Amino acid sequence: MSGTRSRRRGAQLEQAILDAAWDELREVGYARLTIEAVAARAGTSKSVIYRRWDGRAELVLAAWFRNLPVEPVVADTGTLREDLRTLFAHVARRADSMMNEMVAGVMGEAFRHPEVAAVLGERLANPSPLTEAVRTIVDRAVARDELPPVEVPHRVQRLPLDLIRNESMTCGAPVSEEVVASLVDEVYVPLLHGLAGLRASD
Amino acid sequence: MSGTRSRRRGAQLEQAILDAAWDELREVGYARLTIEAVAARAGTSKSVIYRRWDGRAELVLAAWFRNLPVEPVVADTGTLREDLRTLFAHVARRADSMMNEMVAGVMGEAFRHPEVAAVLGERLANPSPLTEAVRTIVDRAVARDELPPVEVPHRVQRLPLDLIRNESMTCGAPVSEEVVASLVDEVYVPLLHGLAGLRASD
Amino acid sequence: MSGTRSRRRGAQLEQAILDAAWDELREVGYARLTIEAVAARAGTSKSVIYRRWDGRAELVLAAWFRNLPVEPVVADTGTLREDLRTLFAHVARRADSMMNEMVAGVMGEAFRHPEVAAVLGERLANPSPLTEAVRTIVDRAVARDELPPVEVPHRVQRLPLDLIRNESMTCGAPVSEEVVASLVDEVYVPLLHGLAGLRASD
Amino acid sequence: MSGTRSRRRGAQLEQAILDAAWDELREVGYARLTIEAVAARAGTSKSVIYRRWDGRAELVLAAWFRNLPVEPVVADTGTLREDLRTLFAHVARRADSMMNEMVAGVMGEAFRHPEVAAVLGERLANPSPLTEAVRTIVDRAVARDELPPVEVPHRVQRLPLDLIRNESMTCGAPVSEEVVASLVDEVYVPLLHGLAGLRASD
DNA sequence: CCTTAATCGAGACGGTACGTCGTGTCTTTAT
DNA sequence: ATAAAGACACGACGTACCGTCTCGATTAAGG
Repeated sequence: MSGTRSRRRGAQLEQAILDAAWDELREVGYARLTIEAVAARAGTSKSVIYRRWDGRAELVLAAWFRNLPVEPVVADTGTLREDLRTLFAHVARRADSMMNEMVAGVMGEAFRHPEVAAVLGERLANPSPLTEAVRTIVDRAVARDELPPVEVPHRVQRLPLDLIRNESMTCGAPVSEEVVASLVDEVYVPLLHGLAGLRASD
Repeated sequence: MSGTRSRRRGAQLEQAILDAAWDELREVGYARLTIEAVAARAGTSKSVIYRRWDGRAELVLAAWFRNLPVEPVVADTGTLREDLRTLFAHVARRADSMMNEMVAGVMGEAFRHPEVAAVLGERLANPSPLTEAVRTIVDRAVARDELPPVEVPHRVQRLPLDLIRNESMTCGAPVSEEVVASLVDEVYVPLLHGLAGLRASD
Repeated sequence: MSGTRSRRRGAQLEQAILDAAWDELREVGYARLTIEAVAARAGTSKSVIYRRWDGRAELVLAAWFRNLPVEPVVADTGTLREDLRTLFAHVARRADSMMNEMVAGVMGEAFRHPEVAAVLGERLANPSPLTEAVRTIVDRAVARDELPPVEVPHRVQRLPLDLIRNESMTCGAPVSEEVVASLVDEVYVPLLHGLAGLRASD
Repeated sequence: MSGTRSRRRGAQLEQAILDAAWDELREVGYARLTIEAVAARAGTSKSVIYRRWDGRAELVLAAWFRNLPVEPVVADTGTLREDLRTLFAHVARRADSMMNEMVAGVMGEAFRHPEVAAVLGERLANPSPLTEAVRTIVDRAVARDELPPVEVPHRVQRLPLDLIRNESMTCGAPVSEEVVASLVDEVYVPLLHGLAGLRASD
């Protein structure tokens, strides 16, 4: 009986709310996401949500962070280009419409809520598993003599995410195979070579 | 007397509305921009606005396009690096808080309005004056023998804008001098060299 | 089809709201009456109500005034006492539970809303049909020589209503036959005689 | 240190709560009085209050009964009219805005809570010190030969309170000197004479 | 020049969600 | 065992805009 469910509190209740928010996000997207709907879906009330988070943006950020996917291992295809394509494609797959709408929405509100901006910026600037993956791929390429030894600056490590997100947000559509190819072949591979070359010529 | 102002119509009225929208955008930002407020400021009524545009996003896009700044000439500093820094800084200056909030907001709504997505994507993908500027700068560098001859793909031509916008949107703050330097030195210059080198080795 | 009902405006809409309020009053009483419920029952929205009235009290007052019963003619029983009993009983019948709860509720809010107090006070102090009835009854009694000629002050004219309302509000129950008898025999008839006697002795 | 105050219980705690309720009543009035505020002011929690009283009305009634003023002695001015005026004025002074708002509020809730209605009705119908006062005043007048011997029914004994309360509740304002005069001269004195006269003529 | 159709301005309308407040219940912790 | 503290589910508050609509008033265009 649903009426007999003992009253939830603390962490358990919080989890239920974040789950509800996440489901709501997937179903209607950020723009149509409503605190009321989340409360209803979670079987709780608005006050409980407002007691914990300051508004839609913070709630959604929290729900997002609870649902960060575990980063899978990096494919080892034997080629720098293929490794990168696989990585970019993987990132692209995660940057689906919901994700981007959410990021755009949260960004929109971030301009009025510095702490949201801070949390979001931190999250986007340090996609730790991704930067690791980039280093691994580059190291392999160097080991294979496909690339001169090169130190990859942090900004370049996070570049794949930035490029994909930028692409998929400005297009409002999933990033196609061709675009991934273009980003790898026209931007990222040349950039790595450029970094290696400039370093070498010092 | 204000009551005696002859009733506006057609293009004149439209311009008044777009001006009002633009002013409103600058004063309160996209998130707080209201059709009602725009109508009030323009001294007209909501119906008149809804007759012309489908909603906030389309209205704001229209106002934006009326206020695209004229692209100033490209500085000629004598160095690729300095030319690029000047260009990036120029782009950064225009990517102020209002602009980014607007872009984020419109993006957010674009996911539900394909035609908005199309218009916005087109606008962001083809910042014509900018791509021209990039070509000019690169050509000069090649002419100075600072750079091997290189063909700059379209994706790389628009990259400055993407990088700056990405940076300023994810940070929610104006792009600092250091970040511009980092983008130029760690990304764009190496990329150009990489493109030149790979091309040469074909 | 209900969906095709043309949008109501002005007086028609107002009437629908007041009807809804009145029905709600009768069903759940003042204390449980909710603006939301009235709006729902009237098939309109809260804004429409708030645009017209300042709150629950004013809405209910308006509904009340639309539903003031027409005062029936005064019975002519041949006796002052019987005429008065009939009148008091008639007043008592109208002072039902709903009415009293409403009056008490509105009074409660009147202390914070002077304009409500004014409207309510005016209404309670000048129950015009009632004062007429009192005069008629007294005049008949004088004509029958049941009572010396007497001028009935306004305060005494409205006394029946005050007594009945007081009784029924303090008891929270309909005014019984015995109480009516007591009010007439112990208070009102003696009072009239006293007024006549004092006047005569001037 | 406030945190060190030994935990109160029983009568002491109850008194603290009723004091808090009374203070709250005086400061914000009945309509704005909340259980939460009373609990906060008393330094206790809502549960403790709900364990003892059923709701706002009962709490306030209890607080009221703890604060019934001691009835002062009756002035002896030498005239029936002046004695009555003094008495009425005294009653009027106690029927201040707070008191009336409270009575109206409690009345409003009494319609849904029979036991509240009972307690309130009992209290209003039997204002013992007042009825005594009336008797004293009448007896004195009879002794002075200002009034024929008269038996004052209970209903008439409580009438001063009813008249004043009625007046001050319907007006939402303190009862003026003029109104007191009118109640005495147009209602109460004639009524007493009427009662005496009718009795005499039996 | 005068009619006629269009569209402007003003704002009411039926909605939805907001963020807040208070209720009365329930749980936990600490006397 | 019960006080203190406060979280919880609920429901209503009054506000703000939404996007639609109705209603004159004004204006441009056509006979």
